[in-house]
Amino acid sequence: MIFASWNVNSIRARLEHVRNWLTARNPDVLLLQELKAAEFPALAFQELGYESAAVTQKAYNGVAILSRLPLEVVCTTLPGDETDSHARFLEAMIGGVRVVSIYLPNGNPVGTDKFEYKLTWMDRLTRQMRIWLEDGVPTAIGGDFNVIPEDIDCDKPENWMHDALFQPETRARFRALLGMGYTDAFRALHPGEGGHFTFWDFFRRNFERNRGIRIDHFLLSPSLATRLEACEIDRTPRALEKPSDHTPILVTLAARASGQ
DNA sequence: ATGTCGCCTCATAGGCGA
Repeated sequence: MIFASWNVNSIRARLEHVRNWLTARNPDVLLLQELKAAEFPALAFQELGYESAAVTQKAYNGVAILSRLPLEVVCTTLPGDETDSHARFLEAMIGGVRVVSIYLPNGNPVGTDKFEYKLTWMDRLTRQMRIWLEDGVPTAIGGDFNVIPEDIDCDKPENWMHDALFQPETRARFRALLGMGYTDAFRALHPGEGGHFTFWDFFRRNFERNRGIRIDHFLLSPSLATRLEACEIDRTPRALEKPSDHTPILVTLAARASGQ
């Protein structure tokens, strides 16, 4: 079973990229972020055999889940703040697995209410992820976390020292999720390996120079982590014409043992 | 400070968010 996640930076601008990639890689589930549109083109994915659900808003944010298997939406908002109207969270059940697509707030610039919103959002996510651990349902949280977990997850720590994605408060909250029992799928299979990024900004030919950051992640609950077989960052879509600034991450899980 | 995208509108340029 293959789960993937991709921040597409506008679903309208990237629709054909996503469709082509689905055909080429054929994942069972694809999480999308940064749809940047009020409408989600569900039909364009249904044609390829994917059911979908999406949480959208005009111009900003937006997350979706595409699935070959039947999908049941559980929750479209991150609990903990009824006044939060950003489209950043979607939880669904697919084949007995809780699948969550998140677009965690960027938080820049540091020292503003945007950074406070990011930290509060992470605290709310932490509470929710603790609840999910306790209910024992196999859970995969994927998406754009907007967190650079460690020094090796960026080209040069000095370049990110003042960025919200790399602040001690940000990284401590991400580490707490791992401490709680979740597994960073990519890092678990590639310990200590630097230079593997999921995002390169559009400036200064940063992709060609591999000056990027690893900020798109899959966190797996313990019961899913035991099934983790592979985790790959597919850089090919980032090299296309008119790319997103992010590229997809894929996780391969062993089939569930029968009777479990 | 700057670079580049994609979105939107008190729209064909400029602001916002990333």
